[in-house]
Amino acid sequence: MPGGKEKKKRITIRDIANAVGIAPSSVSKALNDLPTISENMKTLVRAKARELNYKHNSNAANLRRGTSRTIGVIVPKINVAFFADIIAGIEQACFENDHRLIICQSDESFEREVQAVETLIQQNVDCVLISLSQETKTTDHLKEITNHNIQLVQFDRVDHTFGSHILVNDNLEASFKAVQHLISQGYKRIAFFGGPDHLPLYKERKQGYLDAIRKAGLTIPYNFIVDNMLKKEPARTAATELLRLKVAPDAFFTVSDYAALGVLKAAQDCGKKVPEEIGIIGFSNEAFTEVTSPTLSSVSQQSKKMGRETANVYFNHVLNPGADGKSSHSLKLVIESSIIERESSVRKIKNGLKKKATAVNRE
Amino acid sequence: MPGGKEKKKRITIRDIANAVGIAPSSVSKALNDLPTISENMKTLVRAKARELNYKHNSNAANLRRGTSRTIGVIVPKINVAFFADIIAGIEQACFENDHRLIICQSDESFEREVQAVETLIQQNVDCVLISLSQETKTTDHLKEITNHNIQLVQFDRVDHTFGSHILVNDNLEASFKAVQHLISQGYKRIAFFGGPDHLPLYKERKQGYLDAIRKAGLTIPYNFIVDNMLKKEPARTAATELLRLKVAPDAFFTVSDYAALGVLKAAQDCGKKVPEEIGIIGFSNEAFTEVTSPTLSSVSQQSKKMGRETANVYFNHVLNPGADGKSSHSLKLVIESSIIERESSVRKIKNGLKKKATAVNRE
DNA sequence: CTGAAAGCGCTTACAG
DNA sequence: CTGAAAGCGCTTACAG
Repeated sequence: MPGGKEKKKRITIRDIANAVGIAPSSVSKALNDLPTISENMKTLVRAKARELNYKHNSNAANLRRGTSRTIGVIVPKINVAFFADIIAGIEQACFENDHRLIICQSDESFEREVQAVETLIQQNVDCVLISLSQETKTTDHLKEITNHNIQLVQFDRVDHTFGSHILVNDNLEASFKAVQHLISQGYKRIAFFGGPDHLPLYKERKQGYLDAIRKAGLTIPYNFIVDNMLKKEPARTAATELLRLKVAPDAFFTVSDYAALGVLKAAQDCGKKVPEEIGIIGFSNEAFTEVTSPTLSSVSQQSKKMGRETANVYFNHVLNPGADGKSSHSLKLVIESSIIERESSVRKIKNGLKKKATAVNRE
Repeated sequence: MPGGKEKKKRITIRDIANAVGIAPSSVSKALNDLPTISENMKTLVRAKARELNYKHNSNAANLRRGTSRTIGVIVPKINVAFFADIIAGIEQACFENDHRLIICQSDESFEREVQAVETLIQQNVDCVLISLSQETKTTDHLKEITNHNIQLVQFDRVDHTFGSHILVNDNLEASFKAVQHLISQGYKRIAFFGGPDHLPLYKERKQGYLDAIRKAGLTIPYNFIVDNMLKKEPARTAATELLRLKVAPDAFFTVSDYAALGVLKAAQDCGKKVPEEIGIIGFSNEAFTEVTSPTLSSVSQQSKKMGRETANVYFNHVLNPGADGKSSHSLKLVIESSIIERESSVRKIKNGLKKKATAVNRE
């Protein structure tokens, strides 16, 4: 056969139309399964389409329809477990609803976030899902999105002052429950290792701790509460210091699993048994919490679920409003975290019962 | 003002043309910075475009151009660290080359992989990057891609029999180096915990181990080589058994970090010191390897780099062929893994020197 | 149930 | 340097 790179021309509905002997518009209708076409003709057209290896051209259809069945998501980092899980959830919802997903990463840069918004508008996405970068202080670029009649859903790192649908974690409530769990296990002198206090997220987690302490009527020395303890080694040092006090903490709630790990090391350094003498619970349910000895209790943010729910705000509340009876006017949803009780915080109860660690579906 | 939802009509080049008083085609050229338009006119047009808040419509341009400046990637799981890192690398390369990225997840299902291919063809992507699902045995769907004049690059989980550009890890070489590292630390009775032997990836890792053993002229009892040891607890059990032998292993190379962790536990169970009495090195450089005590040595696959390189096969070798002098005919690239030496495999050398753990850039 | 016609917004030969 | 015209492949009122 004669070699040579003949550019295969793309098969279009016109080709099918010619082959079947009908009009292109009828082919389009048949392929879209419109009720106005006879079943016979539909089968005929579908068969011919398969035979000719026809592929629908989304660009043409999008242009004509003015809607792209595509969703854009912007996250600070794709390869951070929390966001990777969220994206997996979003992807799942998109797949179920026959939508495409375009992913952008701001890399925590405001400039790149603005560029990503620009890109998604140009791509004609129907909806943008965004978690703001650390640098983001203004919302003009979000306004751009809505100005172009594109739906907007913020999640996790959100600007509450901007009127859009919003999904967040229940940081305060989650912390409250984590501390209550420690209290239920008989711990009384519970220390807190927090994050940078100027970020709302960490402020909320601290507030949850304080609320639980207050509700239980416990007395906590001021130096049991330490901010900026997100990493392992600083937490290890700080915990060692506290554990050497005459009146030392008997438990630690840390807003980071890495800090929890540091505390675990400190306890082991000081010859204290976990969970018998010292209880520990962290935050985020990092993979490593399942492989330490003892395993570390933590707060799971159910990130994949959050991703699914974020996308579903668009699919269920915006695309098909009324289906669930809720108004589609600036919804504010809270994803409930769950306490993962592992060995580091579950004491053998006096009567011999031991609560089992909750099974976790990481999926 | 009269309330009411007037649908804002999208601003097009025609609107700009009318506002400036020139032809739409000239606006297009100005916006695309073609040399055939005067600088004066370009500035005028750009200013007006900004003023009117014009956004380029990619769907229209793609339809007209027949190219979408969009790349599609299909991975088994988005939220597995290895693939999340790869995607981050791909995204980076796409951003640098002004391309969009559409992400699909096969979820290890052949059926969903075929659907993803279908989707990407319909989206008119210029190139598909794919890592095959576990179920994938045939390549008709890959043929579909190339049939539609779409570029194809396979990475990591590839089908070597299908003629396309390919990027893989140097599994064999990496294992060889890992075992050599153990040997260099004075370990002599090195056990191997492998994976399912029917998968090429694990076969290669075993071969690398065998090659290094043979080259060093070491004698290894057959029962030191155990397949299907990817998880922590099975590895722990198997390692304990081996460590209780009269002539026990003095080191373990495992093809999974979870197995390495199981071995570490087993050593501790048996009262053996790591790394003094038992050396351990795993594979994948999971996050938790940095937080165990002792920290675990591992093989880093440099996944983010692999993602970047995969995308760059398209950008550098296909889009701009010849730029690097390489032919663009079915390239086969190998990404070199690196050995991350941590505490679990680095012995204090007799003369008092201690090799420092290599710094790792996880980025 | 089927078809003819218009048009989505852009790019690109071609002409001037 | 600028413009008029055609057309990418589809969908959608509208007519029959």
